[in-house]
Amino acid sequence: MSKTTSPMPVPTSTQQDGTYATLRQWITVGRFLPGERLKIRTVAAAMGVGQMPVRAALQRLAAEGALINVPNAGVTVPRLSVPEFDDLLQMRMLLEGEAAERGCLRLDAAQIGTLAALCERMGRALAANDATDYLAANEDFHVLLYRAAGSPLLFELIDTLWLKAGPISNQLFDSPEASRVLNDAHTDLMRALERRDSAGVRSAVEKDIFVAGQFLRRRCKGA
Amino acid sequence: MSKTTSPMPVPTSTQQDGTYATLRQWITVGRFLPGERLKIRTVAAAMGVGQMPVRAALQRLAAEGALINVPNAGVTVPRLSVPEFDDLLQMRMLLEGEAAERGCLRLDAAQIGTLAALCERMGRALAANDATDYLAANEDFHVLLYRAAGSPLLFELIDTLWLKAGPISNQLFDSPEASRVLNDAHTDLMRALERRDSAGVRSAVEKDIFVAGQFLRRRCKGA
DNA sequence: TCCACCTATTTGTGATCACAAATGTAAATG
DNA sequence: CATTTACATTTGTGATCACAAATAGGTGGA
Repeated sequence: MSKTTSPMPVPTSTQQDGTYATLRQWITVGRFLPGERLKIRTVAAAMGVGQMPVRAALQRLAAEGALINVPNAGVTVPRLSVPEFDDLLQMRMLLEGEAAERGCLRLDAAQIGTLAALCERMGRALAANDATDYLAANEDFHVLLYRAAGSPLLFELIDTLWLKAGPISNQLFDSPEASRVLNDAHTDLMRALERRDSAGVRSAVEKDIFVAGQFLRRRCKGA
Repeated sequence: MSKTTSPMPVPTSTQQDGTYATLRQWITVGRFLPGERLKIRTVAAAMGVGQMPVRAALQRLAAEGALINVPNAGVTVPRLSVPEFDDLLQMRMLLEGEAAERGCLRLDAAQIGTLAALCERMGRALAANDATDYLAANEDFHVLLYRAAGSPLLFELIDTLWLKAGPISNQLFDSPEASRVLNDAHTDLMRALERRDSAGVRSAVEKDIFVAGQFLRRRCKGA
């Protein structure tokens, strides 16, 4: 009895899954600069694992588009040109607008309350100039809203777009004026959510993405 | 003089890029069945390369969602459930509809002529029951139309969705009645294109995807 | 001073080996 | 005869080694 052949199947996934998750997080929070070259041996040493898991993780990230892979020169963090950035912005408006509109129609009252709380937390973080907390709350807010759309695939595509935008988006806090505009956009969004105005929610999300993009546009590659 | 340090930089990319491309093609054309398990050593032997490039290629494909990776059991071809399939269909309608609408506004006369020729070729392939040629022409048709939208990112996302749908979509020719319906949808699409009716083009593409999906729905996992 | 060429180091790529987990099979027990 | 246990094989995962391409650094000449 109780032949302990792994009584609780420990969620220890493989080593490369761990390094993949860690690297993905590092990219999303902007730990690497656009254009930077990631060397296998360096990254491996930096996170205390062998080269093989790092190799696998970098390949996976390159396949997702989070990094670009040049055949015999390893992987680099993409440096977006202005047209590429605008393209990314348009797709985010399309997909996140769709997800927000669908999500608005399926959120229950409790979830809307959670969103309101997250929105207030973002406002406080802005006032306190706490970028880390603001970004965390912002992510939670959008994840909750977009998940409610009920389309795992749509959420996955949005997540991919965020990953591509990650290295740039986290330079947003260098513009102090951006904070106020973004906060306005979020309160507009909350008001539309409480009204259950799905079309208003879509346009509020689109506006949010658009105005944030205007502040980031200058950070792109000259071309 | 003429120190031949690679005079013409031969476009021989790395070995793993080649196996990746080959495997991706094999998946798209439905060479593997949904639920099938792909073993590294077997695939490596089948295509006459080492295990390392195959390993890398499978990891890349798993990262794209073309295959699913279970931690210590390798990769398998995804077997879509009905909800997952419907989700995929909806996203295809959204993204390909958008791409078709944008592309319609940017196509020049010559490109529309090419599309018409491809459309006729698809009709002939249907009459001759030549599935291979039909699928090739169909792919060329949609690639040309969607590329014209001018959004590389949108095209990339659509390509990812095609990859996910690949193992199922190529069982379409088991239904003889599907042929006629699909051909009707394509002639409708061409007519709207020649009218430059972008809204009509969008709805024609959406209808095309939808009706094709109805024939494939029964092929999904029971759940 | 600048540019071309050559050399040395670094770095990605692929092969081979070693290990651990998982699967499949066969034997043994109720 | 069914179920389970034990074992043998297969298979993914990670480490280490070997090689080729690329980059960087230095030296020579115009």
